[in-house]
Amino acid sequence: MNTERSLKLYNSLSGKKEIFKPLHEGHVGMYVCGPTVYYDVHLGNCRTFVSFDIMYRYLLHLGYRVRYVRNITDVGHLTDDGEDRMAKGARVAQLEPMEVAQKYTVGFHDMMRAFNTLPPSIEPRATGHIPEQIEMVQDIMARGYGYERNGSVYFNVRKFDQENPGVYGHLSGRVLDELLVESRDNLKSQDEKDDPADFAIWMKARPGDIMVWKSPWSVGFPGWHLECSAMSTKYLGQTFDIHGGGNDLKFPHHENEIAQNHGACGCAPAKFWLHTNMLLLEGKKMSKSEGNFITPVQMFTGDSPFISKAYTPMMLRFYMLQAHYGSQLDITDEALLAAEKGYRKLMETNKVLQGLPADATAYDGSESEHDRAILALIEDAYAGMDDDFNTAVALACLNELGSYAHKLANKQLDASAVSPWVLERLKTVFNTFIFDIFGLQDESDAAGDEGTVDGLMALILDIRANARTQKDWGTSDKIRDGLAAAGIAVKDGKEGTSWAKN
RNA sequence: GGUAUCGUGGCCGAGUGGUUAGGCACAGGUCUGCAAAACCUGCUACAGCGGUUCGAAUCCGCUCGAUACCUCCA
Repeated sequence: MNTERSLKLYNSLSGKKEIFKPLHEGHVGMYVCGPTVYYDVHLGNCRTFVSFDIMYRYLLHLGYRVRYVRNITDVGHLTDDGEDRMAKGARVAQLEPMEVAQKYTVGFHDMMRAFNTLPPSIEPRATGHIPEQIEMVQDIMARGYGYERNGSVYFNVRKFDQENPGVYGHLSGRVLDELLVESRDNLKSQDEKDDPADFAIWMKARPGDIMVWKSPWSVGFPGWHLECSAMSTKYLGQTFDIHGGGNDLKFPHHENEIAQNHGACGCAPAKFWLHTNMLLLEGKKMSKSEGNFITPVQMFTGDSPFISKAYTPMMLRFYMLQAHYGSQLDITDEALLAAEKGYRKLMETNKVLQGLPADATAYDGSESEHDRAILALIEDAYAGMDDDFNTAVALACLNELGSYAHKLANKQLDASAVSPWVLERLKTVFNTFIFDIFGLQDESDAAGDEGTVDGLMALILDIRANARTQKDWGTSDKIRDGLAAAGIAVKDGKEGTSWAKN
């Protein structure tokens, strides 16, 4: 695409925006921490994956060949009492652990499809990469950063820090010594570890653990952070371009991941670390125990005290576009209502725009002030995306561009005011942004039977037009009100009457 | 308690040294048989208190508040 533009990304490692240059010209490797499939996907998860989906789409749009890896965590996370999450879920539901994983993986995929996210290039599962994880433990031990205790293997953070100063804690802005002091009491006494900051890379199974594998040290399971290190290395190489995730994963997950990669190969994993921010509900963190919680399904059905009606996935996606991925985003019913209208308006505007005829005969070859304004707004939209994927800025530009479509359609602006090639570019850019980059879908189109409905509507509006010529307002309004009740808005314009679904 | 991030108009939310964000809501107007939609105009802001600067919503300090992480967590 346009080589004069440069993509800038906020890199959590440096705390600054940096110009993005892939390690290998034209190719981008991106790893994003995926969901743990022990429960229904969290709405916040959806925001994170929608955010990275937009990044993925924009990188593709820029012409990069992107390998997007997003894992499925189906093992390895411990609960408070030390029990494997998958195993706990299994016990509660009386299912095989893999059955639980499968159920919620399918649910997760359904949700991702509802939000119209593109599938990643590779979606590796932790349980499918046990040998790779064991190998990584071996690599870490071979380089002297792992030690075994009773069949479990721990990462020696202290030694790693001494030999690689400035690496551990860099991402999350933590100082190792302070970390140790601040560790809570119940964590200080993890007896097997040499040091409280050390973390497990292989855990020996205890009686009752179900998801276990053989390893050189014990029958057990990999540590909490190891899968991402092993799988990113396997599919993207020891060093790759972008690693992403929610910012609550910064510490300890990503910090430990970096340590493991360094420990295994002596090099840094990702050049850029991108972190998405949290979704709030009425200004507060979503918390099941506090009752401050809403699920994606509740959003879609409207079955929640927090919202007055159902909101569709695309409305939510639009809502997310209005904020930067790095900012907290607060969900309130009032804000969602506003987003719903904004979303519908954008879709309707695009239809109007795409329906504008290109009048090449009126073109005199010059560039009008409107041409320049439109082209400048298009540039601004791209500049917004180039500035750390600022969808809010790009969307604002589209909104402004959209008014040109209506002005032309309403003849408030003469067709000759915009050059045909500018109009064509506007149409293309609008479509590209809305559908390809933002990943929105026009839900009013989703009902199917478009041909039938169009035919029916044409007939109905024709009858109404006749009634109106005869000043039969009763019939005319009856049709309009009846259609309104059926969820169809009738719009009388200079060029005739059009309609749209609400 | 420690460490970060943030606090923008009625609501949501960009911006981050001087210039209109945008959406929703609201008011007036144009259009319309009346509406709706669309278009035009208007409205109004940078938590508080100090400081730096010719100039600060934007930089610095303090206060208050919010959120996150420090413990599995997008």
